[in-house]
Amino acid sequence: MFQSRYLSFARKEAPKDEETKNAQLLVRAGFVDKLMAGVYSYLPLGLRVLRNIETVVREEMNELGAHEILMPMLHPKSIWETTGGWSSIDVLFKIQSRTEKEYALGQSEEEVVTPLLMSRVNTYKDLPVAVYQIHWKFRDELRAKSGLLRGREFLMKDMYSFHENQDDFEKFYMRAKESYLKIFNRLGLVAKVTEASGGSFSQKISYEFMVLTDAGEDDILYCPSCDFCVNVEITKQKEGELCPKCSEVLQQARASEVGNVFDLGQKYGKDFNLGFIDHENKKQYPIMGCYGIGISRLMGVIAETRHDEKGLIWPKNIAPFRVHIIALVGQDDAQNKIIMEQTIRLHDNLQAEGIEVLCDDRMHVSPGQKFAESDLMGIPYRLVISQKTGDKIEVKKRNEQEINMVDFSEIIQYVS
RNA sequence: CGGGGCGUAGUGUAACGGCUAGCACGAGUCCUUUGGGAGGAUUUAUUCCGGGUUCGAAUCCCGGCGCCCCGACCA
Repeated sequence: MFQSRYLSFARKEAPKDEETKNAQLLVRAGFVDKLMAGVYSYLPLGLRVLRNIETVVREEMNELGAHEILMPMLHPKSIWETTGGWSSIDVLFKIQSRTEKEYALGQSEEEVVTPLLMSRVNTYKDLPVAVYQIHWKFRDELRAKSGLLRGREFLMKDMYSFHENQDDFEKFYMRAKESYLKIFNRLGLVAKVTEASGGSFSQKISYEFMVLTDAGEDDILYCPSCDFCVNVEITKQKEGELCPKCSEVLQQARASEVGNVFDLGQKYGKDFNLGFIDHENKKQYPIMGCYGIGISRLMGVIAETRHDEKGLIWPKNIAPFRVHIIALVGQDDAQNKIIMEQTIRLHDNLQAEGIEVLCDDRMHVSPGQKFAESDLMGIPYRLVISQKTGDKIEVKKRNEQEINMVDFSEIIQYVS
């Protein structure tokens, strides 16, 4: 009954060959399954988390005025040759068909989105415009590692904006930066904004959004009392030196990059020779921006940073379910009947209010096992119904110790 | 790609070159049990793949494939 069979993905023991917490816990709790290094299946619980992260990101992107689209993952070789990426990008996955024609698997979508939009943009009046997608990306990493933190196939939100001049671009760029901070905040993460190199595509400074975790693979230097933060790759400053902004002592830490924003300049418009007519009736190339957020990596980072010795601890808004009902059914048929009636009533009431609920009504499974699996999954509210609870419900928050007895009539308010 | 470690039921592991590859958990069946991963009975394996050495290989050797960790790499 209900969806208790989600539980059957959980495992008692962690895979011995994973060291990072996100990989151990997500596999143990049955959120993901590894097909090969850096490539995962998302199981029912994991997919719900992924979708919830997507929703937060999607809402903020829409708020920025960007339009959601979906672009292909399979790309013709020609567009990558046009921009030089075919021969210069090491991580580009290249594949060959049976007719020996070559393709790339998308590791980014500038090559697709630029012709797509600029063939439809005629004049400055059509600008600015921004589109985004949430889709799978492929990168031929020499070494996939750390569970979901660095995969060869991963889910990413990528947005692209097109502007008539640098000024307009920068206005949007700053709005996007604020939007990003809001997203990470909503996901329960503290993201530090670093200035980092823009890579080979841009000489300009870009921003990286970093979450502190030892499982990350960037080293950042940050100020504990102001917002100064820089990737050690591009600075000569060292830990222990004073913050250039506020003179506090700088600290160094490991971090994972959960998002970035780039100034692409006019490269892609020029490469594809696709421009627009400006105010002076002259052909002009658009200034483009690129804005990424690693959706699946975020899931890994949240798991990596929010757990205890018993398991995962999801923030309310991205947890796979808001509440986990545990029905402790035993041998007494008369009692079981009452417990199940209460459970069904509670389940239906919660669902009617739009509260997502997972229900463990398994017979012949010990209470201890049910509690242990519940803790492992990290659902924010645990609601127990048993012989002992009578006409109340026992409620425990995953991240707190207290247990409260709550009336049926007050439960919805309690978990909202 | 360089270095290191590893590969045995679904999971975690044991086995000196030598008996029918042992144990625990999970899963299936039966019985008992029900507030913190319950007990008994029973079932559950091509020892990653391919060669080689040997009377005999999970074990030793060669090659491949795969996984983890460090580094490099990660527009």
